[in-house]
Amino acid sequence: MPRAGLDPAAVVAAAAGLADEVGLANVTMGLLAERLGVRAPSLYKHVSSQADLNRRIAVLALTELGDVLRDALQGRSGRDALAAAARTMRAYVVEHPGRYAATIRLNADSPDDPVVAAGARVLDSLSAVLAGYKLDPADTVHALRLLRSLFHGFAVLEAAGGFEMDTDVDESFEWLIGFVDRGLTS
Amino acid sequence: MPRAGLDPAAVVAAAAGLADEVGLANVTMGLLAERLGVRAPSLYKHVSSQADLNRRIAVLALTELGDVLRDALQGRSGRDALAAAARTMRAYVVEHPGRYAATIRLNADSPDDPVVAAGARVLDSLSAVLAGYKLDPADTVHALRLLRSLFHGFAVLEAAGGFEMDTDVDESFEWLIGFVDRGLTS
DNA sequence: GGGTATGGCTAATGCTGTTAGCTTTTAGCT
DNA sequence: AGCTAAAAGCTAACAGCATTAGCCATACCC
Repeated sequence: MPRAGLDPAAVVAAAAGLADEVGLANVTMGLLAERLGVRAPSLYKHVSSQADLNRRIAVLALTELGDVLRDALQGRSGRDALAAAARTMRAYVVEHPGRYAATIRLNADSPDDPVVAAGARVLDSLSAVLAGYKLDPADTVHALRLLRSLFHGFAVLEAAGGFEMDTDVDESFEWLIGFVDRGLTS
Repeated sequence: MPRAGLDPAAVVAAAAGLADEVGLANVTMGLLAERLGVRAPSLYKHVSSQADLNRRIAVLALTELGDVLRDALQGRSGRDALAAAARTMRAYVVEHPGRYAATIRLNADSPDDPVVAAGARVLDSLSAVLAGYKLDPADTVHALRLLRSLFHGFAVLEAAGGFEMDTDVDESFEWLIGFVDRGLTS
């Protein structure tokens, strides 16, 4: 009986991939174990519970998202940066719906939870976008919340198939970027 | 052994109340049955499955939301209507987080699903808000998606405790209403 | 009052997540 | 090289969940 050579990172990576394929809700310990060529109880040597697994998937997703955002924003500012951030976030959620879903139901109980740090990096990128606009400093937090709410809401609705009408969703998204840019500029 | 006198509406109403109290994910058939003074299998005389129960809760929530929106928009237009709709939706989600959560994970398989009709009534109210602005008809669908995404995203993030910074969330929300109003006016 | 649909029940099944305890491998130390 | 001990896998078992099957009592209708 050879050993599988797993570690927490490998388990989380497999779980994230599985979540993207079959949906986060269908990522069962048994299915994940099968995917890894292992029995379900063995997973508990690497991950302490399913809730822990979900939290780790969320950290992975936020870290990846922070990375691609940072890359996408390199050398851009103003409307270019806004559009790049928006398209990057949308693309990430479309490509990795399972991972992203893990970031929604979070209860960051402890303040030094890695999920907080990973989320902060995403927020930093959004702040960088806003830095390209001349905003009253008192409004920056409001604008940040606007971006988060809007991108998050759009992503969730699109992922849930919530846009029934046959008008092109891409077109709506680009229109939305223009709307926000104009609002932040004036 | 006297009879409990249940019907589907009573079961759904109890489930919705329970969801608001303990969270939708914790609404188990056993807990719901206990709340109703009945054993779990008896619920299947009124509801065909837990998925069916969730769908019915969603219909209830969307219907209620459509009603309060209609009331709130009576006699208002322009920025007044926008602000009323926004505050009403936010208040509903804060008061009924469990019900609202049921509206998120929906797969409206059949086109005559009651959930579609209930959702359409909410959309109608949002359309009525937009009617108060002079928009290019081609942009109306985009603006509708903007409102949905923004309100939904804000509600989800607030319900999840996602706004960590200590700036007042109410203030951000009002700022956001002003932002959208300005953008739709120009 | 008698017949029937209905709403409740108990018992049982299958699928979860999770724990306990055992065994083998692997890595580290001398 | 060989010994030791931690780590990583396993089987067996349990508890909680949704759900089904089948039974019995109740309430309505004529």
